[in-house]
Amino acid sequence: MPELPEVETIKKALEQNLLDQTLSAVEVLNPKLRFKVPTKELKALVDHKIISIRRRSKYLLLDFSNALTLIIHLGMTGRLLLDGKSYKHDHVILTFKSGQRLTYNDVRKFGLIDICQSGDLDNHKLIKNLGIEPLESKFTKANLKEIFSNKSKSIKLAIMDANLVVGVGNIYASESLFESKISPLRQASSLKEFEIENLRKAIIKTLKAALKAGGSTLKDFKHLSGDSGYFQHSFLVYDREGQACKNCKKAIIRIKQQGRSTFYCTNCQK
DNA sequence: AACCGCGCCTGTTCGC
DNA sequence: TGCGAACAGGCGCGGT
Repeated sequence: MPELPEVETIKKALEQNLLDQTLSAVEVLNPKLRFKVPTKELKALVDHKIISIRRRSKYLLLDFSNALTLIIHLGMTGRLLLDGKSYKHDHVILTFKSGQRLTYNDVRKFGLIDICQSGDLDNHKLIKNLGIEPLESKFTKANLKEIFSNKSKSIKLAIMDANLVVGVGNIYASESLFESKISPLRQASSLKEFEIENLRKAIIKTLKAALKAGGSTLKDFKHLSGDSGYFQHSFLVYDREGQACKNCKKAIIRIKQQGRSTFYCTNCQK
């Protein structure tokens, strides 16, 4: 599934391919994504140019020359394709004057497409409460300490909470906690400063490693982008229930936290 | 206010 | 072997 590193990779590829291009048509084959696709509003983008492309959390933001911003979230299984072909589960097609076609394809329809005034983006309900970007300068020990200080929920849920830290999904949460030797069950507020710092470094390390892997696997973005399973061979704990911990050889266990699987080593993570 | 569980959706895996 | 049940998960939403 698209995680922050993959969304970042897609963002760069979109930049290379679609920047300065003028939209010529919007086709909504199926408006039933996570939220109803605002077909009529999207048509307002026709004849306007993409002037910049950004990423915030796992949202892709395409700024158009008429001061509207297209918001795209890929959810679990969303893909953006530029290969000009048609596939099952294609939902939205943007055609450009250059002839290029950007297709939004999504098996499970957990993704979303929305639009807003560029100037109002920071007030958009999906954007306004987003937390710290882990690969940017505000992701500091001090800020994390502040964020975690009054949180009674578990550290795993805390780092997955996009209102606190963005981009850490279920996989990277388990991986980062293993990397920093912290139990996913610990209360967020119970972390010592050195643990917060270890976790901070682990999140950065994990995301950067995945970004690197995503970058190499997805360089043929023109043909297809999506979940190529690029990082799965590097998992230390995720999806490794019953297998030996790569550090101490004890069996990795799986628990459920808020309905989501968490994988960890009870020996290495305290 | 903070937190937790639900539901969306479909392809894949699992168990009988 | 075949079929239905369970599972996977990002994340907004509603209930507590």
